[in-house]
Amino acid sequence: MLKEYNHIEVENKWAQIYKNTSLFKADKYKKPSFSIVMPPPNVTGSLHIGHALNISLQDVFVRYKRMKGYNVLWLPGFDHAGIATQWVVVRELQKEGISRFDLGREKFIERVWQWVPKSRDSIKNQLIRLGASCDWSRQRFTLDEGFSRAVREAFIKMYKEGLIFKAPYIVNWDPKEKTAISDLEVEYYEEKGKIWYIRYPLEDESGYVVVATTRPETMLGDTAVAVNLNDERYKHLIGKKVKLPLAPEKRLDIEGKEISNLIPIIADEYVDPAFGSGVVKITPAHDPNDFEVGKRHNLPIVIVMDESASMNKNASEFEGLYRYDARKKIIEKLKELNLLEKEEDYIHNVGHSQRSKEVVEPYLSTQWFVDTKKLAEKAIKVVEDGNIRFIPEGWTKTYLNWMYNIREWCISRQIWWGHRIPVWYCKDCNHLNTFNDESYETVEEKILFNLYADGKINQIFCIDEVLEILNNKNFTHDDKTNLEFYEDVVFGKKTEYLKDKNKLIELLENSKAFEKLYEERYKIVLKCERCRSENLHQEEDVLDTWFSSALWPFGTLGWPSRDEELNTFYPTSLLITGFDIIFFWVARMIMMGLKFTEDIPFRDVYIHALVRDEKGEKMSKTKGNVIDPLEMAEKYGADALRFTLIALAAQGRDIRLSEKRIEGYKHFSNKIWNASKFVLSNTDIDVKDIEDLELSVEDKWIITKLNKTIESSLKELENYRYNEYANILYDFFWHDYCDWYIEFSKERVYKGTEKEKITALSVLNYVLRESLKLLHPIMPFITEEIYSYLKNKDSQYITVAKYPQVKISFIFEEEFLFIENLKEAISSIRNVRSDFSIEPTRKLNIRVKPKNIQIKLKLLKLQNSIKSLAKIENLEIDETIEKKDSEIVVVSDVGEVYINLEGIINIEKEIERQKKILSEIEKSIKIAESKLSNENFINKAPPNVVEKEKLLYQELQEKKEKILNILKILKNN
RNA sequence: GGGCGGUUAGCUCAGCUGGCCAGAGCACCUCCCUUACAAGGAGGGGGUCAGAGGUUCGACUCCUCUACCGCCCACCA
Repeated sequence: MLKEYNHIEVENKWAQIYKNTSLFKADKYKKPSFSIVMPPPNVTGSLHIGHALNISLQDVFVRYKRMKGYNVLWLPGFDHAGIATQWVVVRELQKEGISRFDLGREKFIERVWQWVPKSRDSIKNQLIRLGASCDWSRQRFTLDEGFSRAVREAFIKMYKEGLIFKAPYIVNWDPKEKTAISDLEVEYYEEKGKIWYIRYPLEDESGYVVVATTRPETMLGDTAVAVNLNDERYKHLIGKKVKLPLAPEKRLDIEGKEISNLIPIIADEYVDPAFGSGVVKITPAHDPNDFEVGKRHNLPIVIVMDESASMNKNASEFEGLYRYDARKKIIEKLKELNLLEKEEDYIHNVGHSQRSKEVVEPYLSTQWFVDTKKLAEKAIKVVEDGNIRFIPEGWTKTYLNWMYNIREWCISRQIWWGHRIPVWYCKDCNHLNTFNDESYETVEEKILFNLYADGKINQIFCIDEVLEILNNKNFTHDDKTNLEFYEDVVFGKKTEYLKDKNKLIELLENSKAFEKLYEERYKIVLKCERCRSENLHQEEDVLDTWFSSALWPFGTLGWPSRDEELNTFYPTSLLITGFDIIFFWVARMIMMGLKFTEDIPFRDVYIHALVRDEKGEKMSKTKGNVIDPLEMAEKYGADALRFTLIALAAQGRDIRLSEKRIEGYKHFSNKIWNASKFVLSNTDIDVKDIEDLELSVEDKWIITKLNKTIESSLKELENYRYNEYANILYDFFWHDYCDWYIEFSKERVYKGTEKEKITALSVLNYVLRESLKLLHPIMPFITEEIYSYLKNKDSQYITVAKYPQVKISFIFEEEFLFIENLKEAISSIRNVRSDFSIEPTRKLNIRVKPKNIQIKLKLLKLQNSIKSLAKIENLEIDETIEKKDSEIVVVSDVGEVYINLEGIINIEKEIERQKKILSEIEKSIKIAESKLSNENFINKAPPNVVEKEKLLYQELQEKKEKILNILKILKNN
């Protein structure tokens, strides 16, 4: 029996049950399948409202497809989120007054591993609390044993094919984090700055040229000044030299060569004569354009800063100064020397590191890059050909535009938390070696190599160490040991030799890949591929986090070792994510998916909007306007929160969320609960299947309406119109089922015969059950709870119940129309009450003159319900009656309704009322008339539209007649 | 500089391929604690669909321009 609705109790109960069942576990082999990989949340903190939206959208589809009978996989996981997570731990350390460099790489990474589970587990609990029906048995982490191995595979393969290369290049350098970042990780905002015009004296001291710059501190790295070839002002100077002010006579370029402070004036088309002075200083080491110019003209490259953006030796007297201090000093000095022509205020876009907010320094450094242009070709084609579909469609263009203009992707990061690049430099011959487990024969050897490559053991290791690690609980799956994880998830093969010490010793002694040192210490033998030297050193850099995330859809399904899950679930069916990571993630998954699986990673990409606050502002902790999803779930229920997000998730527009709205949908939860309470309160009745019942007209109406609702809502959902789906269901449940059907049913439930009672309750039950199923994808908890009390159902849990289907045999158009008309008639009566200020307790005497005999029969059957719905004392239904003086008339589609207003009637008022109705009808008639008298309309509009219009016109005319008649009678009195 | 999106009731928004009088929720007004529900029920007011043109028998819907707002991309020193 249902009591007051307590969402906390209900939701916690079902979250727990869901967690402990295998209802959401996907079958490795069964088809047809429906698969989604969850965009892995970063292990940096906890979920925010944007996640809640993302999760809700996914869960709706996942639950829907599961109920439809698909073998559904929703694969959850977490992203190690390189810089972001490192940043969190760095900040923690800061509180203790230490830097990551104080701690050292190994110790620091240990600290991060200690942090990760805190965030991960909190997020996992939140996901469960929000009702995410994912398959936790398949949970993954981007740094788990299998995924790290997949990352190495991908890297090495691409490196060997030349798709990844290492080169000196201008990168966006974050001097605070001391790492390179990719173009995408730079945010530009306008800042007030200055532009300085600096005189560079000509070599022969015959004058000077003026260069304009916003970053004078880089001038010490200038190796040329450039003008446009066609610029008459400077044409004659091309080929001459200027003396670079403030620079020492000799600077060292990146090759260690001495560079003079006399630098050439060159001509390059890059220079816009109209801008600034028309002369540009060229600093190849500190500006991407200048770098390109430098390449074209073979200019030397002089770096003037170190990795923390302080000036280096090349800056002579400014050495050691931070870039902005150097800027100040340089300007002062230039003023002193009378070399500063002028300075102007200048507003320009300045790049900042997305993570640290530090101003990014374009900085020449040797980094690893992906040659994305080669990957882009196919990634463009699959979208152009429609094999991958963006929803809403508009994002296709955004994606393609970016792809057409794609640039090389810097994938190396000078941080510690992440996948260390699997490249080993030979100290003897400088050869770059890549090693993976391919060269090892047995799974056991492979595992040992991977332990090393993951940084879990050193190249020289002890046996006990290895055994301990392998027998430890796995980080991602605490029901498995690390060894079991390798066996089950990574390789899909059982090992023989890693279970006990003696076997392991046996393996190591017999394997060529290992060398015994002493006392159970072994070394993994790695030799330079070129010179066979063992004097190797692994690359210090780690990979961009997005490099690994790009492998997510197949890396989590067994790639590269196993293929059973790939066969069943890949390509995945749908990806749901935010527009902010289309380039970061979606685009790169498509490129990598095509590269490594020769197939698309997903078919549909649903891009959702940003959740903003009620004023339309971005939510942020600093603004204090965040709406915490968990807090909302506690306050109003996860169901209400989910329903809110879904109902607001119209395509292509940001969501403005207010707590008020969530509160409003909590009322809907409550409504569902109370309606169910009514339906389920009659426990003594055994409900029947509706096929076995003699249905009344209102039963047929609600069943028809249900079918129509199933049809229309389904269409919306299939087209990812989540908001429409939610609204249709809301409307049906509240306004059809509760407002009308339940009210109609009360007559039979409370006062009907046994048979009538059974019929009514059976239909009530049936419609409730089907409604709950329709609502379940959005509101899993309350629907599951109520479903558990239902008697007549096709499964124990609603989450695996059969999704409602349209049944043609359950569509009764005639009865449907009748009730729709009756509803209107009843509303009209209520209307009259209000117009004449009749108190609600006062019952009316009403007579109805039905349109025809069929309607009369139907009305007679429903007369008790009608009486209670319209608060009627005496109801007479008779086609022969005529209006009495004490009555007023309402013209409806079921017939004329005479309402006895004895003692209340006010002829003047009634005439006014009828006149008002008449004028409205006449207005409509005019519109219809103008259309129908229009030749063009009759000829050109589609016939069904014309037909409709004609019918409407007729009906309006009939009504008009009747009202004119009424008015005549009224006036005669 | 390019591209995208928005402008509909007091507020937040729906309105898909043009076709009955433009809808919902909240807020507001009137009445009602009627045996599922006052977290509720019944009724009601409120819109020249940003502006101007155009296409069309017909435009909130399609096209063009304008205004304002927002986002994304772009190397102008």
